[in-house]
Amino acid sequence: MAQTKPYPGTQAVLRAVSLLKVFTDQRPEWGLTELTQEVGLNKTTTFRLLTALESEGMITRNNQSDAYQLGPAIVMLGGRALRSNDLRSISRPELKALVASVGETASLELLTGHEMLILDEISGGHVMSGGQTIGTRWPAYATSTGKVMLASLDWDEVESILPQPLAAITPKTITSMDMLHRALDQVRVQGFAVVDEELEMGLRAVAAPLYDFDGDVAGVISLAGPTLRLTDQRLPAITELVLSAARRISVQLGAQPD
Amino acid sequence: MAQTKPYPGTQAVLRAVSLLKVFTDQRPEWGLTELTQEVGLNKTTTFRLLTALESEGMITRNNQSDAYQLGPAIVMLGGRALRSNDLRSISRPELKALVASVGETASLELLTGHEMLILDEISGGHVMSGGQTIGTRWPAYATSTGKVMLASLDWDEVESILPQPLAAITPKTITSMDMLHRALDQVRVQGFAVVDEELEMGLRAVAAPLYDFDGDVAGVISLAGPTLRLTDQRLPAITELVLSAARRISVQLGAQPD
DNA sequence: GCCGAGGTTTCATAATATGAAACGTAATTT
DNA sequence: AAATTACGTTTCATATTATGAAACCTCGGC
Repeated sequence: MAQTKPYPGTQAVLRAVSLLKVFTDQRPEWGLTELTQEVGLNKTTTFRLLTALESEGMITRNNQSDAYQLGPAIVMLGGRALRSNDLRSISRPELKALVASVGETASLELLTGHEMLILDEISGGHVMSGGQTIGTRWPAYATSTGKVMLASLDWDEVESILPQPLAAITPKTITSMDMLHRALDQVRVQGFAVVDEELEMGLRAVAAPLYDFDGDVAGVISLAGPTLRLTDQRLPAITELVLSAARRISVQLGAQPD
Repeated sequence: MAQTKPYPGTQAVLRAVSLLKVFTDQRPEWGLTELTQEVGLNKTTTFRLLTALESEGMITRNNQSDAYQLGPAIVMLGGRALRSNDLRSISRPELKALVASVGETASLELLTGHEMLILDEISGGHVMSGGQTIGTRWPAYATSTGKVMLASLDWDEVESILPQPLAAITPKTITSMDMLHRALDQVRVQGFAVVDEELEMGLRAVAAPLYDFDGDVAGVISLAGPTLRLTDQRLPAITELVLSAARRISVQLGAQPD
């Protein structure tokens, strides 16, 4: 499904990784036979790969149902990946400051494939234990952060990345490539992106790009909240806050302040 | 380091995973040659494995130094793994093992507001149908689990959370904020907390923290029983059991084994 | 303009991963 | 209770696939 580069001598590894990726939030547990069908491998091969992954803790078996699921080693590596990400540690204080002054939810995201990956999220509510959504992904074309990232690419690259047709997630979702093209142009001019109920009814978000030392977009931050609270009146001020937070982060990433 | 079972036909996968595990908090970035030496593989092999992992997003290259580091796919999988394994089902087998070896009551708890919420409880007696107390709450300042959770917070946060004055539940309850402050300091140093008749006369308990991938305290487990049976003699050994159970759970939550 | 230290590619070789089929074993049906 | 099915596991001969030595780039330092 996601063949990027066929490199020789790596079949087993690619297959093993594709097995891992089958475990989603919707379907976190699998039987061997199901997995075999899903990835289209021989049952023996699937079994062998799983056994290897299991011996390393990348896969565990729910000891009641003996179904396969992702294991502790994955969680451990995920934590390391997050902590070693300096983008995250640099951005975090700024995200916290944003949340403190606006009172909504701020996040740091990256484009992976055609989806936005949540690297960090500071919740505005009084819910402890953030991090529940870290690692989640959303379609790029229907998010504020996604629009920012897509706007940093050439249009033909955007076309090749996005799975078409664009599915309508809400009645307001942008579903025509033409409209998306124009929307991205606007993002480029403005320097930020807004999403208004395109991903979820009643949800608004503003996103601004983070630039690294050579002017590339290294990530995006956003502030999201209910339309009821992110009113038209407040939006300009909030946008300015998000933009200035993004600029401060960018400076720390080595970007030249315009 | 962690060779469990040498299963035939999985060399490449095992090698790939061992590569991933080399990326630690202490050393999150590696060059090809360094990696080669570290894992003891041929340079070509290492390169090929890394390329495969990179094509799947499991590894990225820091575009300034082109050093290898853990990639976004790992973050994504880590999030999924975390969300599919809840605290309770991970902890339960360890709680059961504790009860089996000590013979008292073990529990899993969380801080909610200023009280400890019992998420799970395995009864040591012959009382059938555990779970009677699940959902119950106890004041944090008078429980072993509560002390552990409070010790993970800043002192001013503790002050703002706790309703003052601290009510004396038994003659031994800590009722002065000063004494509590010192008690929490001790907990931080020790890495565990003990309650001795502060919640109920004749009741002792030992609690140890569970750490998640981020190093945050994700919950607490405890072992509680009558002072008559949890004697001074037995306490050190029991404490060690609780601590090691907590460590094993933490590993499954993605914590780094110290 | 040369040197050296990475990273990358080539290619012949055999070791390794592969899949068909057979085997256990537990759950479900008759 | 016997028979059937579904699922996980093991075996084994085969050639596909991973392997590593060596040659080859490419860049930064001298």
